[in-house]
Amino acid sequence: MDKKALFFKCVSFTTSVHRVTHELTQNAKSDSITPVQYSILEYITVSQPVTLSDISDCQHISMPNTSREVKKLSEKNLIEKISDTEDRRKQYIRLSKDGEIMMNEAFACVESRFQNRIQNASKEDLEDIERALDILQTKLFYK
Amino acid sequence: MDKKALFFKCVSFTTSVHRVTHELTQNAKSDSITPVQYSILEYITVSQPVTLSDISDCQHISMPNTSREVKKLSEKNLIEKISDTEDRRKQYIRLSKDGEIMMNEAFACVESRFQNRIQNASKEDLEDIERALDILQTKLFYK
DNA sequence: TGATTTTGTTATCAAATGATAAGTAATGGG
DNA sequence: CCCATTACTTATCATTTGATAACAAAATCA
Repeated sequence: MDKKALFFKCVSFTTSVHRVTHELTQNAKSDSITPVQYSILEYITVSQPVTLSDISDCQHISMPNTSREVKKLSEKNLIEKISDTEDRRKQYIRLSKDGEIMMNEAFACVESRFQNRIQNASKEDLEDIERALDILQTKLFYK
Repeated sequence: MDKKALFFKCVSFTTSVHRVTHELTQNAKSDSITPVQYSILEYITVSQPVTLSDISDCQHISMPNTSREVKKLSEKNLIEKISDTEDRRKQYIRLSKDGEIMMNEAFACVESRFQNRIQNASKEDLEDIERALDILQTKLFYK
């Protein structure tokens, strides 16, 4: 297989990933937040504590807009801002108790759908999947 | 590795896929269309000919909004609508010449970045990647 | 110390997107 | 033929998101 063919295979693959991700995550999030706010919360969940700049960089949202959305999340009591004692310009952000509860529910919903998707996989299949994830993560979807 | 750990590995993996996809595709699209319009064009490109209902279903956009966006694409001469001779309610949609040119350019841009990403991969790496893509596509990200 | 950079905020505006109601035209089933 | 359904359209409105300018405070650097 030449590199061009690999490219097309990869395009088709990423399309599948996006489709399945959508399938697993749709309606998993609370109605009280917008899609962008959810993606910010998701990022905070897996990377906390993070700064506003981290969110802005990683989610590709401008600083003013990041500030606005984070403020809204803060007003909804889903996150907490903690000032850095070293550098007082910085603010570390992490989930509040309420935020944790909300994200736990969302993740539980997604996970149950995920488990459902792999319920028919054999032990060998699961091992294959795990190996494949590792290979792609290190060789193709690396940072 | 238990299924729960596999779930988290998978979450982390899909996050990487989304990040890399964004990296490869950013600014690849023409400025004359919106992100949603681009995703519609992308879908048409790989699945043409498609009906409005197909687009609506697969892209998760309501029919009225799909109709509006497709109309805009049509006004920009990027697509063509062809009435079905069997069922005159249906319209098959495909890229116009201009639309093909635009999508070829966009895909070329994405592909060059992709090739750049795998330029240091050995022959064995590429084979590993291909196998891994196949495994995940059939065992995890299947329809 | 004074200038510059970094980190974040506020305000404002335009554009993109989502949601809904109401409608047309063609099809198909009884 | 009549009625329900399907495929799509038009119009309208609210919300979300993106972009920009102008600002403040703290840190860093020369």
